[in-house]
Amino acid sequence: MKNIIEILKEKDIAPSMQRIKILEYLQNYKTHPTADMIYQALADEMPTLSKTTVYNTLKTFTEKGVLVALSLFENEVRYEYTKEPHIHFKCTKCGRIYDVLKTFKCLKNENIEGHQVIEHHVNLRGICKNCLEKVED
Amino acid sequence: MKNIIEILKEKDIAPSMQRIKILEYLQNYKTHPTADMIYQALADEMPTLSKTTVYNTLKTFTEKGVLVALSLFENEVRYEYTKEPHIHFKCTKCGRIYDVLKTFKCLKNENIEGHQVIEHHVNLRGICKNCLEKVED
DNA sequence: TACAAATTTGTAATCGTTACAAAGTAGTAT
DNA sequence: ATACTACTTTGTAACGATTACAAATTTGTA
Repeated sequence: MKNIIEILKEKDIAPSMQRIKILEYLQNYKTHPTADMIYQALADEMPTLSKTTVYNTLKTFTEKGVLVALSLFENEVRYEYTKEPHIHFKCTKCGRIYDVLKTFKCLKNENIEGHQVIEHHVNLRGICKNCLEKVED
Repeated sequence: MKNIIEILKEKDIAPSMQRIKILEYLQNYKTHPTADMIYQALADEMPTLSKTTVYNTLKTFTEKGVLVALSLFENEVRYEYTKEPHIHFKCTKCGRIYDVLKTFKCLKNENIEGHQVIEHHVNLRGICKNCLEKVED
């Protein structure tokens, strides 16, 4: 908790209750949730929470570099709180998202063919280990 | 033109006029267009073309492996007709999408930590060469 | 010519996200 | 304390890409 407040202050974000709870959720649940999932999860505890607040907060956090937004071939954005660069694997059967290749070399801040890279996302899609084992035939 | 018909037949897709025109557009314009862009471009020539047809066609093409769909952090899907694996770089200033690192080693069909990879997408974001040169200060 | 299957079309609905303005909260100077 | 300002939160309405659906059209074939 104290930790979260420090993180927000370091990024010049006022540590309001809503912001603390949202970041806390993303620290605790590494499920790459959507804005709506976060809203649903917190709505019980914070009955007056607005979905707009969740969207605003996630936008602020992403802009300030607290969170990373993921674009994984869905019509929705997913978010994660992470420190080390890694790759995402999405199973097309069960829909689960896995963090893989933790040692992945990131091109962030490098220059590729004259372009300055600020973000580097690698998205794999396929059948996950779990679903491969379950194959019925 | 003949070429396009062959491509569709090989994939078991009936080469209707709409489908031919849509694939032709993607062969000619390597701009990673959205469904709407394709629709707008073809609407003059085909006044009764329906946007639903464009969506249906792009879905069919993607499922049959004629096209590749791109998820580049926008609330819209982009499409490309391509043969060699490559990486996409999207400029956050001008919005242009570049194909880079044509020699990129693809993990397609490989096994990563037990998961079977079917698609491998690499998305870079940053400031493109063009916009870097234009910096005013 | 007739019939069945595939394709196209237009409209309405869905759903994630954003715009906007009002209401609430906090900090600061008087 | 009070008033003023800036920031944050909230709820509703709007937006825009995409999909559902059923009718209309086209195609292939008996």
